[in-house]
Amino acid sequence: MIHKILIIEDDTDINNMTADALKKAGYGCTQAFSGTEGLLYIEKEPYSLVILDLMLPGMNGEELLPQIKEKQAVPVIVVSAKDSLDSKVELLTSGAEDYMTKPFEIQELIARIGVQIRRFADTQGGKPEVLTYKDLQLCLDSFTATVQGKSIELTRQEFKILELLLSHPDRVYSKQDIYDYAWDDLYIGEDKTINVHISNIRKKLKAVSEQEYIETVWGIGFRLAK
Amino acid sequence: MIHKILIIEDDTDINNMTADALKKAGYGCTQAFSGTEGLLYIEKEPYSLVILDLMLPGMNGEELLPQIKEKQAVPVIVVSAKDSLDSKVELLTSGAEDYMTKPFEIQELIARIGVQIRRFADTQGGKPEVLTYKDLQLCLDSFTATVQGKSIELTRQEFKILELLLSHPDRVYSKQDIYDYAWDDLYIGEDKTINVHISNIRKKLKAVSEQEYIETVWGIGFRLAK
DNA sequence: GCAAAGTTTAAGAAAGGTTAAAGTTATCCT
DNA sequence: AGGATAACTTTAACCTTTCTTAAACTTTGC
Repeated sequence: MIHKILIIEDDTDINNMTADALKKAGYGCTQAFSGTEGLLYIEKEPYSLVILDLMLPGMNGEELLPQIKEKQAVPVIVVSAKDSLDSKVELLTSGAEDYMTKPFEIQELIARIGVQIRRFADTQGGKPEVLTYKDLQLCLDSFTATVQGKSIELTRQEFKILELLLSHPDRVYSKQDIYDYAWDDLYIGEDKTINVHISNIRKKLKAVSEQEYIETVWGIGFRLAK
Repeated sequence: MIHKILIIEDDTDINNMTADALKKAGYGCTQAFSGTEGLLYIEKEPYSLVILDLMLPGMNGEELLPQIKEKQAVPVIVVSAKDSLDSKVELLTSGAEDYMTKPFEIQELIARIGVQIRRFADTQGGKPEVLTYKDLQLCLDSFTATVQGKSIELTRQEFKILELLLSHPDRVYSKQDIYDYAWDDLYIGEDKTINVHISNIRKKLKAVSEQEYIETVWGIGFRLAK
């Protein structure tokens, strides 16, 4: 899953630079250049995180923060030139999850974003832990797979592919879909790679069960067998 | 075990005098000279007891007390010049365990401290806070680890890593998870650090036991062995 | 039957993991 | 305060697993 981040920052250069770095780090970015613009985005769609500059023309960050929090349950990292402890404490108590002072290292920002997104995912944590299909079970947090109680060893990619297929048992997934889900960076190259992984998964499954699990949809992709 | 006591008192003389007496009585002392300073210590580490002066510059004792209680389950003895019954009752109901009026006999204070610490140890005593896995035991409050009864020396990070793994024996923890849990500040840099710590833990465990404890999940992270 | 798409196998490449040792930082103790 | 000690991080060489690619083979659908 790709996380979307909203950047609210009036300085064009900083905004662009931040967006570039975050995209490289694998996030999706929406750039807002004023507080009001930022609010519009917040109303329109959900974000995984907001980066908020405090010094904004018109509505400033301090006013904006409570409004963001009101509209969407989302972690906010505040960025500002102010570095007094006072405003820091105030901000954290008024709802920001974290705080950075300018100028900041982009690497540190990315690290802090990671912390907040992960933490938020935990507290929100409404995700299913176990996926089941026929007699095949995938336990997401322990990374184990079992067939008829017998556990089988899967590699990371194999596990991810099965996870995707089990998430919607009826749906057909193209190779591109599978790449997008199971690989971190986008992958350009032989699309036979997927076939090999599928083949390996089938082999492992066949070793413990007679059943067919993965079905080939010719010219389209793969799906779980009926 | 040595008990640590936090003294929150703005009068330097009284603070020092109290600290001296408590040290002589065998306690460890941390001295804070304002409410906010006191809160910082409370956030940072656990205490066996807090001595809180009510008349403090800035944030006063009445405000501080609930915040202390929120951050840490610790008995509080309040000290004040006020001797009206009203404020006494109010304080006890708002969370203070005991109350003394200035000027006080240091011997009496020490006696009351002893009472509170003993009482608190009893009521808390219900939770041993010991994590167990196979023949490995981690005692959280005493920071000790034993294998088959033999105790082994772990460093802070090693202990934290084991603590995380033992908290959910089936779950796989990524290096990122481990960083988030065992390190206070966010970490940017080589992720080999974790590998080294894992390696060191294994070495220490291997010195006293044949068993495998930590399992590598390739491409994902680490987990306790089945 | 033929072309396009899929499967399988095997081997080399790449990524990730382990370990020991050296370098750095923090902590303790006098 | 300063030196000793312990803890943590980094480095680098080596090892293991996993991924990708290529080649030969099989299936599907026109």
